[in-house]
Amino acid sequence: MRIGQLAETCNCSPETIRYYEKIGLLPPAIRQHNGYRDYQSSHQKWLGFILRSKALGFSQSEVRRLTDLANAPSSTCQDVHELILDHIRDVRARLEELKKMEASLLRLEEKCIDETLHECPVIDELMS
Amino acid sequence: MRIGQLAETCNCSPETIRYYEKIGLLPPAIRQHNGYRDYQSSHQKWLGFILRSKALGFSQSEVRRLTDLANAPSSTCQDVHELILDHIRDVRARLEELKKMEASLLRLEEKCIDETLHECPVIDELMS
DNA sequence: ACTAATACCTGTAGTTACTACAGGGTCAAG
DNA sequence: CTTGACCCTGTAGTAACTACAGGTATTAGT
Repeated sequence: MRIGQLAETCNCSPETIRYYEKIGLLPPAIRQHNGYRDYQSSHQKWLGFILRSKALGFSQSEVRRLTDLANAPSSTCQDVHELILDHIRDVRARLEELKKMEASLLRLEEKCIDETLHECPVIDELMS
Repeated sequence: MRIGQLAETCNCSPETIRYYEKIGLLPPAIRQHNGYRDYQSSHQKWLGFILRSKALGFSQSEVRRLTDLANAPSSTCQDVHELILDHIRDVRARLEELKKMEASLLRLEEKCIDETLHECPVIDELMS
């Protein structure tokens, strides 16, 4: 399987795949006689793992920790559990942050009374 | 007022101030005889404006649009209003995204039944 | 068989929003 | 008169890619 096909089945770009290989997140593919990367189903699994983890908001270094755990025979489910709990805390912190932003923005937006007004209360509020 | 003092009163770093000047977000300061930047209260207002906008999650380019609007005599409150509504939509989209992540993570986390288990259901789930 | 389009390769630069040096100059206090 | 705190410029590093530039290989159409 060539890079374009893997990219399509996994719904990402060839550049991303090459990038993951470059930074060591995805194991390098063996090469065909012409130098093209040749992928096996194991690669598809790995890439899927990486992409699903990223979709859950794990950072690159967290994904790396996850793949390391998935690889290490000595790792326990507890390690994985901790990583996930850490990440949940992280996501919740970001959620709180965004909720505060939303509330502030709504308060700000309510000040837009007269839309043709020249002296903008929003700008004033931000400026002071 | 020197850069360090402005940084302290505005609760950011001198590097950030120099950076904002460099990218044209903050108007350049006049210089003292020794080359040090000399700031007036107008700069403090601008910087405050920028930092408050950023705290609300506006990106650099959005902040630039806001400062441009604040500067332009021909701009109306409507323009500002639109920018804010756009941004609120954006923040809400991010919120939804994060909420979905949180839910997925919690579902995943629940699978961690036996913490000393070797075959980790979380890894299995991410892998498939 | 030839040609054009497509897919692949490497390597580098650009993106956002800074932060962290390196290698200097300036200034006030002891 | 030296030490330390502050300032200067300019460059490199961060995350996580994306977008070329410049080149080779394969594939489809005529």
